[in-house]
Order: sequence, then structure tokens, then C-alpha cells
Amino acid sequence: MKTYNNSTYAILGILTTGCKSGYDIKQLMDRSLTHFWKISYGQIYPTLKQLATDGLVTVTTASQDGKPDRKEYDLTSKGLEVLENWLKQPIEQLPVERNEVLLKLFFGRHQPSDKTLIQLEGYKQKLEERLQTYNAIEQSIRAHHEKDPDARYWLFTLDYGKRVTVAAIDWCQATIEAI
Amino acid sequence: MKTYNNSTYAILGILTTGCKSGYDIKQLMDRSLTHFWKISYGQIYPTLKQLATDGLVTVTTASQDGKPDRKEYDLTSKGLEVLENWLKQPIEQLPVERNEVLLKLFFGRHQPSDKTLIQLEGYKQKLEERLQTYNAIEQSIRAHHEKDPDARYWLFTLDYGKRVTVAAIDWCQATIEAI
DNA sequence: AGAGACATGTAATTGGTTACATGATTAA
DNA sequence: TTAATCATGTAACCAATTACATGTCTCT
Repeated sequence: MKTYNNSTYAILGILTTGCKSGYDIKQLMDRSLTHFWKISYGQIYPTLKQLATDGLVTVTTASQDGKPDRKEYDLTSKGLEVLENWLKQPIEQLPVERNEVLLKLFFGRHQPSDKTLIQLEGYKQKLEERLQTYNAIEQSIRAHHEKDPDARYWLFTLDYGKRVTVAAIDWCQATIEAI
Repeated sequence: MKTYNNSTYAILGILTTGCKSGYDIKQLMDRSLTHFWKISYGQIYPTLKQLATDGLVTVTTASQDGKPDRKEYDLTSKGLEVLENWLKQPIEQLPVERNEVLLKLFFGRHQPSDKTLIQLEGYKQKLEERLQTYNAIEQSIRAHHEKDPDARYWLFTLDYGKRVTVAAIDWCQATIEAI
């Protein structure tokens, strides 16, 4: 079976959630997957085209009233099979988070400590905003997707985001105090 | 002032730590920055060449006995200036950690729960190994770099890695119990 | 002789963003 | 009419890995 990159599987997976167009996919990504997966239109549209060529999705052009035409993509049984096959493969290695703040802190010796503190304060604030966003997404899922069978899993991934963000905020505070 | 990508600044920074060759840089990265920044030789060597062209580093070929010749790179004052200028720029946005396990869990509905549990157990185990690695690096820094003025900052970045990894392990455990 | 550490480099390819380009429809 | 939202797509470019290619020196 042909293999694809993870962003392709992400698109395939999103097509199982009720999203049907490239636009829909981007919306869901920006709203729900943004903390651990993110792709641009420049990748979504060509990928959908490829999936159609490979027979993993079908395309139909849908007219809507009040809105421009759109292309709707539906998973084929082959598409679902490819998705499920990917889901069961174990991950081969942990992701490396490229963290610019840590990179700068690593070379912190070359900076006065007040400058380093400003970096850390800025980082902490951004993390706190992110935590607020996660809480807002959580409320939104609990409110609008209560019966959605996907909701349970979405909340698990959000919990991950929240826990890791809290840990990072705590680290910021501890490091600010130590500098 | 010309701007570079973060991997270039990482190389510039590493050149202040006593590492002088492309090989040295890779070694240090794999030993100490591997949890938040990682690059391959295919990027290191061309970048060093570029830095030399731009006058941020000087190159000399050094003969060693018992080992092959190597090229040693030294920061120029211009190079140090570029590094310090980058260090003080605030980060513009938080990094997005692309997490394959979370991506699969997000679509967990399409898998039997025993398969999901296997994924989470595997992930947890890898995280625990990572935590051990961080502890080993910490011991190594405390043992061999006690007087190194960089050590303080290296330990800060390690502390981040440890805290975030512990939070992720806790999340794994909680999610395994919830599924 | 062969394995392993040390050492440097390029070419092909992949993956991805950004900028560009277009256009429908509605509401203010 | 103009801003906002909805909608699709391509081209140029950048970043990065992987595979390939070469070679030294030491130790067993």
C-alpha cells in the first residue's frame, strides 16, 4: 500500500468528521487541531487533488444558495482503509519541538539578564493566551459536540495541550525567579 | 542587517561554546540541543560555507595527529554582533509541535480501543526513555561543565524538557485509564 | 583486513509556507 | 461600493532530510 505523509492522513481523517471541502478542512484545523497540526491551503488543495487521483476520495461540485460553489470530497472505502491502516501503525519516533525561546535561552550567556527576563515574560504571556484558547475550545466542544462520537477523542488531545502548556508556564515562572 | 533562519543562528551560537568544526556542531546538537533543535550535516556544512562568505566566521584548516584534518570556524566580531542582535529579538509566535500520536488519537473513533491503548503505551514508554536521557544529560553537565558559564543556561533548557515530558507522561497515564 | 570513529561535502527530493491570482455572494 | 466571508487554486521559494560519495586514522 502506497504511503503518504502525515498531513495527508490528517486531511483524510478530517474528511470523516463531516468536513467536505478544502475550506472546511482548513476551518476545522484552525479551530481544533491548531495546537498539534497545522497546514496551509497551499498544501490542502493539491493534496485533495492527489487523493482524488488515487481514488481515496470522490469529488462533486455542490451549488449552495447564498454562497459560492464548492467542491465536496467524500472518502471512498479505499480511503477509509488507508486511514485505518495508518492509525494502527505505531509511531517510530518522538517529535522534536523546535523551540526558539529555548534556543535563545541556551545562548543566554551572551545577553544581559534583563533582556532574557523580557523574553521569558513574553513567552509566558503567549502560553497563557494559548491556555485560554484551549479552555475556549474545550467549552465549545462540550457545548456543540456533546453527542459527537469524536468529541471524546478531541477532548483527550486538548487535555494534552493544557497539561503541557501549564507545565511550560510553571517552568517560565521558576526560570524567571532563578535568573 | 541581513536575516538568517533559526538553524543558522543555532550554528552561530554553538560556535561560541568551544565547538569549531561542522562535526563538533553536530555532536553538541545531538548531545545537548536534541530535545528542542536538531539539524543534519546536509544543512550544517552549506550553512557554515555561507557564514564564511558573509564574513560572520573565519575558516582555518587544522591538522591533528591521529585524526583527519578538519576545518575550524571562528566567529568574527560581526558574527557575534549578528548573534546578539538575534538573541534580543522577541519571538513572534509560539511553535506548533506536530504530534503524530495526538493526530492519531484525534481520529481514535476509527480504531478499536485496545489499538489506541497500545499507541499510548508505546508513546509513554518513549517519553520515559526521553526523560532518562534528560537526566543523563543533566548529570553530564553537572559533572563536566560545572564551571562553564553556559552550564546555567543549558540546565534551564533541560528543566523545560523534563517538566514538559513529565506532564506528557502524566497525561498518557490519565488517558490510558480513561479509555 | 575490517570495523569504527572522525571528518567533509553534494544532489535529489520532500514538505511546507507565502505570495499571488481569481471570483461569488451578502450585508452594511 | 466596499468590507467580510466563502471558496479555489498555482507558482515561487525556503527549509530540511536522506541518500550518496569520499576519505583518514586507529585499533583489533
